[in-house]
Order: sequence, then C-alpha cells, then structure tokens
Amino acid sequence: MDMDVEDVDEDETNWHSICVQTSQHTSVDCSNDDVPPPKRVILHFDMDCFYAQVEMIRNPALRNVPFGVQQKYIIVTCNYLARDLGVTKMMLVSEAKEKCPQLLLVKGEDLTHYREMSHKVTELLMSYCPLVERLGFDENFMDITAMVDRRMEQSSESAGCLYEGHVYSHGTCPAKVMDNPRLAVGSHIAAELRAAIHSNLGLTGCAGIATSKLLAKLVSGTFKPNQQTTLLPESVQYLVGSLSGVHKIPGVGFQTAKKLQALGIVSVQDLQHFPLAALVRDFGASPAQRIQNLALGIDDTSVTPTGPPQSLSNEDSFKKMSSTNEVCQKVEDLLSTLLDRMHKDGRQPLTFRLTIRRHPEANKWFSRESKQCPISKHIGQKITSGNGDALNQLVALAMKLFHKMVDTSKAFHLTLLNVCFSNLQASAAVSKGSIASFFRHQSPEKASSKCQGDLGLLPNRLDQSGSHVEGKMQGLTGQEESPWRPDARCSLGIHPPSYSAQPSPEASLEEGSRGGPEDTMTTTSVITLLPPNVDPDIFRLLPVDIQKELLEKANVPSTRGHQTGGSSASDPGETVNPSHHNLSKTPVSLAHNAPCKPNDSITSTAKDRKETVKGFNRQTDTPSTYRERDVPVASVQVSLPDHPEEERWCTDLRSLSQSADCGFPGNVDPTVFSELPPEVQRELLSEWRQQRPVLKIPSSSKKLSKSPLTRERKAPEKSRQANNLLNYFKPSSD
DNA sequence: GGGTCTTAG
DNA sequence: CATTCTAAGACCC
Repeated sequence: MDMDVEDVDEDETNWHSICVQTSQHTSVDCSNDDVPPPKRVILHFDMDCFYAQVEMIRNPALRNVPFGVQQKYIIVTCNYLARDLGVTKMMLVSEAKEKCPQLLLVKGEDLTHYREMSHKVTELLMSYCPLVERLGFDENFMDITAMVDRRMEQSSESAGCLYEGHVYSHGTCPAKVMDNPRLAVGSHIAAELRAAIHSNLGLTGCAGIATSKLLAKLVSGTFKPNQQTTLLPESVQYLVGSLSGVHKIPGVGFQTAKKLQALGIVSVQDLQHFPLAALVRDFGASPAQRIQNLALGIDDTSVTPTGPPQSLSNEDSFKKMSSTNEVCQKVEDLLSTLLDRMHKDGRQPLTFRLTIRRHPEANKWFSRESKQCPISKHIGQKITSGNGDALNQLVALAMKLFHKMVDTSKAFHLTLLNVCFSNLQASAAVSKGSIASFFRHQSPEKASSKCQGDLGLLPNRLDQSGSHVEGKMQGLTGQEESPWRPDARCSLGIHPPSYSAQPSPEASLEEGSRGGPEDTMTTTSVITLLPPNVDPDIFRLLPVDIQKELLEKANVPSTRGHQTGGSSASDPGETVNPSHHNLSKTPVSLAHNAPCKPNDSITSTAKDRKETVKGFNRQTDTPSTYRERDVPVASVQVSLPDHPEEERWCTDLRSLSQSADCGFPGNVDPTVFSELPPEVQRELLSEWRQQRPVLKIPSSSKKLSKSPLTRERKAPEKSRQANNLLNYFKPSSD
C-alpha cells in the first residue's frame, strides 16, 4: 500500500508544483484559440494521509502528537506532526524512532476501519453522481461532466465565477481563465464535494480537476495538504513535461520503466518522441500506443464505476513459517476474519484461492504462488449464511491447496499467506428500494431518477459507460423514502444511514438548484453565498455566530496568507524549489525561466481567497474543528469500542448547510461520535444498521464491447444484489 | 477458468 | 530495491 504515496511525496511535489512565470510573450496561452474546449470534466480525489486520518478520528488525542501507522516494521503513513519531524511514509520503524523518539505508533495491519471509511468516501461521492471509480483505498475518480453541464444550463451565473482553489499554471493570462468555464464550474463542484467529505466524514484531502483521469490525477497533488488544483488545457504539456521521468506516469510501473530505459527512454519527452513502431515491437500495439499517449497527456479512458469489490482477501506476512501446523493455524485465523467480511458482504464466493510467498533465497525473484479452486455450493451457502462449519471446511480446502504448492516432506520457509474469495455471486435480489440497487449494474432502460436522469443526457463520451449509468440510476430511482428529510434526522446530529439515501436523487446538489424548492438548502447555495475570501470548508466548521459575523462583513480585509510563498508547512520549500531542471526540458515553448511561487500560479482572485483561507485554516485546524474534546483516553492507543458495524452510517448531503446545529449536518460528526459513550454508540449503530444498506453489489462482469485503447470494461452486466440487508431481513436467503 | 505478472495505493 | 496489505486488469495456458 503505498497508498500513501499520497501525501507528502516530497519530491513528487516538486515537479508539479513548479510554476513558471511565463514571460509575457510566450507562444502558448494568451492568444491561442486552438485549444479545444474540454469535453469532459474529471475529478480526482486523494485523501491526505488516509490511514492516519482514520486513526485520528477514532482517537482524537492522536491529533496532538506525532504518530505513525505501523504495519509490521514499516510506517506506512503518519500524521503531519510526524512529518514535520522528518518521518515519511514507508519508513522503517527503527529509522523513524531514531529520527523521532517521541513518535507514537498505531498498529495498522488490520485494514477494517480504513476499508470502511474508504467505502464511505466513495459512497458519499456516488450520491452526487454515480460515475465514481476507486483507486486504492484513498483515491477516487469522478466524471462530473453531466453535473457541470446541468449547472451551466441552469445558472448563467456560473459563467461569471472564478475557480475555486488553485489553478495549475505557468502564467496563463487571467483572461484565459474564463475560456474554460466548465473546468471552473468543476472546481466549484470539487470544492463542494471536498467540503461534503469533510463535514460528513471528517476527512480532508486534495482534488484535481481536469479533462481526463490521467490529468486530474497528475494535477491533484500539486498543492498538498487539503487543497485542490484545476488544470487548464494550455498547461497540459507543461505538466507532463515537468514529470521527472516515465515512471511518474500513472500506468508506467517499475517493469515498464525498466524496459523503456533499455530503449534509452527515460524522460517523458523521450517517450513522447520515440517512434511508435519501435515501442510496438517491445510492448505490443495497444500498450505502446497507450503509454505514448500517456506521455503526451492523452487519456481517453472513461471513469468506470467500481462497484462492489470483486474479491475479498486477507493476508499476513511473517519472518518464517515452516511447519504445517503453523500454516494451518494461520490459515484458520485468516479465514476466520475473512469469513466475517464475506458474511457481511452477503455475496457468495464461487472461488477460493490460497497464495504463499516463499523465502527469497531459493525462489528467485520474489514472487507469489497461488492455487485456487471452486467452492462447492454447499460450502458457499454456509459462508453466506454465517454457518460456522464453513471455517473448518475451508481450512481443509486451503490445506489441500497448500499441499499442491508445498512439498511438506521437505523443509520450507514461507513468509506470507493469503486467502481470497473471488467470483462473488450476488444472491437474490433485495427489495427495490434497497441499497443494493444502488450498486446494481444492470437495468437498462429506466433512468428516471433525477440525478441520474441527467446523466443520461451526457453529451459526450459517456456512451460506453452508458450501461452502468443506467444501472446506477435505477438504483437511485428505486429510492423511495427520503431519509434526508430535515425532520427525521438530526435527533442526535445523526440521521438515517443511508447508503442508499445518498444516491437518492436529491442528493445531488445541483438537482436541488435545478428546480426544487430545496435548492436553498443545498450545499451549493450555501457555499456560493459565502464571502469571497472564505473557504467554505472552513466556514462550515466555524461556530454559527462566527459564521454569521463573516457573512455580515463579507469583505473583511484578507490577511495575506502565510501560505503564500511557501505553501503549507508540509512542503513549502519544495514547491519553490529552484532546482527544476525539468523546466528546461519543457516542450512547451514558453519562457519559463522564472519559476515562481506556487501562488503565482493562481489567478489573482482565486489566489487571494485561497490563501487567506489557508492561513486561517492551517493553524486553526485543518481537519476537524470539533476535535478536541477531551476524551478520556488511557493511552493514545485507545480507541473506539470495536463494533463491527460502525461502518456505514451515512449522511445526508444536503444537510450540509445546517451542519452547524446538528453537530453534523444530516450526519454525524465522526469525532463527536467517537466521543460518545460506547453504549450510546452501539445503540446508534444498531439503529442505523437496521436500514443501512450496506454494500455494494455483486457484479459479475462480462464484457461488453471493447474500445480501442485502454481498458474500458468493467460494467458488469448482470447482477443482482447482495446486500447486507439481506442478512438482516432475510435470514438465509440462499 | 487457473495462474502469473504488473500496477496501483 | 522492497518492505505492508490489499485490489484490479492484462495475458498466458
């Protein structure tokens, strides 16, 4: 997991955060009109040090101390206090301790809480628009083209607004800014979504707004903690040209980079200009075209809704395992927890796989070996129904597979075991309004719901994903009640769980603005009413009275951001880093001689407001305002009582605007929640559980047609849903 | 469909 | 370099 690549990335930030001040006369920007209007508007979200944030929500006391999340002997990620002290992701625990003796460590091998929070983020985003694709636990892509179009149709005002957050640029003329109104609108939507994630889930993160997944991802980390950046078409070449090497291109991993290097290709420019035919020889036509396009900043792949996981696995690594008994015991442990997850998921696995890793001595180049086999229907049923017999039978099955790989009559030395269920089959359908339908992928025809209906109108490109869209829409449509009704929720700052609820039509911000009376309640409205120099994100966290005050004096003199020349504490210097040879390699014909501060890259207005906010923001607290209440914490390690299910309570998007009173708008403030007495938490959880929709559905996928480049596929076609609800309502449906 | 390789976080 | 603990897709038989 290096999912944590995310954050800090010391060096990576450099390249992208470079900003060049182009001299007035560059051939690029300012006067070109040959830049075609963006077709799609794609967002990329990347949570800040995700695991660490989840841990801080579970235990607010952690916010005040430097700590790292440890998996075995590695610090997989850490909070910002730890970063300030020199700790980085993927650092050895021993090294981190030397560097920072007071570093606290939180065990992170159990991914349960991270996984759950990860899905909440995805589901929250899906409630606004179904086109959400997950990338690991902490990143999501979203195609908001339809949302943007709708907003532009209904409100002419949008044309007049500026970008929210930063604009990646090396000196674009301000005038140019408005030549990309769709991206500008996209930046506002991104800001609202980040605000929603923050208010509903208590998480901060970065967003990138661009015309493709590639570009959105590349630009999102430009300004690191908790900020967003929009990439304009005229800056694309500069951005890709700034990458330090081909390995920085998403999709070009170690092996590919190695092969490229063998061809003398090291820089992105090398790859851009290398004869395609030669690449084809080494990589094959499709991959060759693909990687060269990526180097050129071209990416046609669509955002493919991820849907429920296609496999569930559990693994553990260790120094040495050399007896069958140990293996058997470990397999049992792994299976036991995996079975719990499988049971909650509700789907029935048709395939079981056991994977091992042998000690890197005999077994060459490190690798894993696996054996898999079908799961009999009989056992499969026990798995889904939670029958305890399943464990024993699966352990036996696993051992059979184990013996196929390892000759136990000889010495062996394993360093890892993994058990995996795949080929997940959804069981019977659930009631129509169920959440399950939310994840369902099929249902052709009707796409009536509002939110979705719009999607149906997608002008461009979504053709291929049409099927998914429809499927999702349907789910949405199915949504019958309106969980988000103001009255119902809020009893405790909480409201009905709603996985499903989110998808509900009204969930969409714009929807509201479109015609409904509820417009006024939408996040959108709220945000747009904020004083120009206030970050909606922060605003929301302020006490109501302060909010009022700010609204009254909308034009308070903005303090010059501290953030300014520097950027956040996290990586200030780097952004300005003088040593950007990259610059010189830039293909673009600009005079980018003068690197400038990050700020410069922003249009003045946008910039000003961002910065002011930032300064404000940074100190006060980025993450959670509510945070510190004192919770009796025995040790920093203490955390919530473990309830299996605290998972899915969800939120109501639209309630954002009222968040102030409820503690959380339609939702629960995670921090607050964590501070409630365990009994109360449990009670709430069980209440939520009754309706909570739970997961995603199965999706057996088949292939549809293919599109030329890149993978497009994913939409499952048939699938019914398996939903946890089943477990609650239908004891043992098969 | 089984199994490996690659990429990714 | 991987290291951790996952998850997915491409591509072989």
